[in-house]
Amino acid sequence: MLDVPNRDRRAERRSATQAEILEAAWALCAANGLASLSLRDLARQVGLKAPSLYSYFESKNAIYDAMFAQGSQQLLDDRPAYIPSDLLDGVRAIMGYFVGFCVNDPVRYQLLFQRTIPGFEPSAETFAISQTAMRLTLDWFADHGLDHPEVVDLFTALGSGIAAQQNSNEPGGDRWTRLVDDAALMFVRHITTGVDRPEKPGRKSI
Amino acid sequence: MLDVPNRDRRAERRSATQAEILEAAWALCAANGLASLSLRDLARQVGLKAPSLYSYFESKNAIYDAMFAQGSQQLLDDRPAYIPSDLLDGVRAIMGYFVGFCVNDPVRYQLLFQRTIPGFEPSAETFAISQTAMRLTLDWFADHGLDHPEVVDLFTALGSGIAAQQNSNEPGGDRWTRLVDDAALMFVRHITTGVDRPEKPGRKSI
DNA sequence: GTCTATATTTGGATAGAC
DNA sequence: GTCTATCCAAATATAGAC
Repeated sequence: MLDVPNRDRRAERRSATQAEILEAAWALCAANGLASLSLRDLARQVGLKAPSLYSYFESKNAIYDAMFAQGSQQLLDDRPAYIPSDLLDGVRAIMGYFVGFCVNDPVRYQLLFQRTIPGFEPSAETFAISQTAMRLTLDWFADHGLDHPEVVDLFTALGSGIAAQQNSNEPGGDRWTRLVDDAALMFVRHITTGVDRPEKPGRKSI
Repeated sequence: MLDVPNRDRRAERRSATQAEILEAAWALCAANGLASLSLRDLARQVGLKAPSLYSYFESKNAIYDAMFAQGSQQLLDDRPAYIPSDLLDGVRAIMGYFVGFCVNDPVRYQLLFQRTIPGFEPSAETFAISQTAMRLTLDWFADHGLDHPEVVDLFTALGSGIAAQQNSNEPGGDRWTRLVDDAALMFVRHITTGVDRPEKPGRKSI
């Protein structure tokens, strides 16, 4: 007899339904806006009545939380397998990935990074997932000798600014996203120029 | 007899009440979030019952629209009286003003620049006000010989990125806003370096 | 202009039968 | 687990008296 780990078919089915619910939730939010998600609509999309959703999630915010966790996990899982170790190429890869992640799914961007849903805060466990992604970026910069927090803060400001402008002014377009390579060049040249390069007396950078 | 322009005391009182309602709306949004504004709460704050608000605004979205117009007008009115003509100093002044404007009132920032309220779009007249502010920035850059749209797009991405990070990760703090001077320096050096400065063959910027 | 009363819709969530 | 039925709360908006 093979010692197969017990397959709990009930649990499998339950997980599958949860996944189906979340998938429908993403679709509804994409169509109607993140804040307009309603449990009635959501249930109808998956062929259930609203109260049945409570067998899978204990509240509406629990659904948002699961979506937040999924989105954060995607940010980790979809990372490029290889980041060039060259500083400029690496920054381009990281910034390009992040901006693409944000503009490919504006609803996910809003949920993870804008936090405009009244009454929703991700749980600690869920938030930890997204913190891991930030940690990896910090580590990458540190590996390149850039351990000033200001460097990473400037980097995230640049990336999220490009994504924010693209999503709010021209969703689906590339007017800002195509600036990524240039922005990365600007950033890298700046942080590698050293601290002692005042253009005017008394000015310093970082 | 002095030919005093007719003072319509009724109209004056009406305008005053409208202004009072909007002021209360800003306060409520600051306290509970932009999307959580309710007409009942708002009416109570100004000593009215909810239906009476309809004597002053024809709908809830009309209130949002009036707030949008106020915010856009503030962006115009509060501009620094003088922008240094020196490129770096000017960019610092403009970026610093814009970032300050955004972080001084996160709700206003959300209303004007994030657009996450379901079902609300500013009216054409209202939106035109905010377009004027963008126009002024475009003109300023053009006056300095920088008429590539990409230059201004990169600038707005940088400014709004700093503001966005500050507002969503550390509202009220200065972790990102203090990077403004450095970001301005980075930006100015970048756009003044010229187009023929590839670090690697085949790369170019803007 | 302001009110009371109410229409109307919609939402999240629960109770209890099956 | 799923359903019907319902609760409860809240929202925008309107009708009509005063």
